[in-house]
Amino acid sequence: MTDDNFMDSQRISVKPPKTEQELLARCRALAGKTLGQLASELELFVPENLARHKGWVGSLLETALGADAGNKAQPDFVELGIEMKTLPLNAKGQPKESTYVCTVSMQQTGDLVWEDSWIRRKLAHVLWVPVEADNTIPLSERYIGQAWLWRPSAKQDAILQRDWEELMDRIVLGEQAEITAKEGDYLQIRPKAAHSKVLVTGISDSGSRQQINPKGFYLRTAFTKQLLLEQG
DNA sequence: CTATGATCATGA
DNA sequence: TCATGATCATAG
Repeated sequence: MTDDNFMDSQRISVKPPKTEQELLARCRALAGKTLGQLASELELFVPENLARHKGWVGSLLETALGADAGNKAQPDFVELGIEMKTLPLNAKGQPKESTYVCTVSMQQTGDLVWEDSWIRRKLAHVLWVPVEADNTIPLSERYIGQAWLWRPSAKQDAILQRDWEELMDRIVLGEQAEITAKEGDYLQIRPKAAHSKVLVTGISDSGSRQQINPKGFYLRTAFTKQLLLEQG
């Protein structure tokens, strides 16, 4: 027994669901359980807090539901083409944090179109799993809510596309280093790295290579709040 | 180093 | 109070 197996998913493995119905049935079974109960069933330890285990809740739920993509660049449920996201809720029952979607690609992106973009493929079909995230509740006592499947409406897709195209235009122009999180209605671009000293090669405004901080696409809480409301 | 999973911590 | 910018862990 070690003390570093918080995310060891080898102990108990859940097979990938074969259908959406099977996936949703598993979600219904999880709703109303606490993170501690679920971890116990999977024989996993619950960390004291998430400060040094930020992805723990997401990994726990992926294990419980049988996500099979691992850390590969594919949707969590490869066969079903479904991406799973936890939705951390504050004491008011509203989304507490923005949702990370994917890394902003660093190289030539001028010939990419929204329809073929990785971010759109990820957002095409999402399983949202609400989980209590009020820090006054001990991690193991936080409840898992009822998950639901979401596909962007035509309106939502249009706004996501507009945000993405505006942001990508600036990246193509070599302005990625200057993009801040203030831009975009639903989508924003923020740092995404181990720390601010990490650098990757990007394109400067003069078209040459330059070292910049890696960034990622995030969905604003204002947007996921809407999704939660329309879900009911 | 890049992908996955996110939350932390501070300034406005 | 809350969003932005910074940061943490793990796998391959």
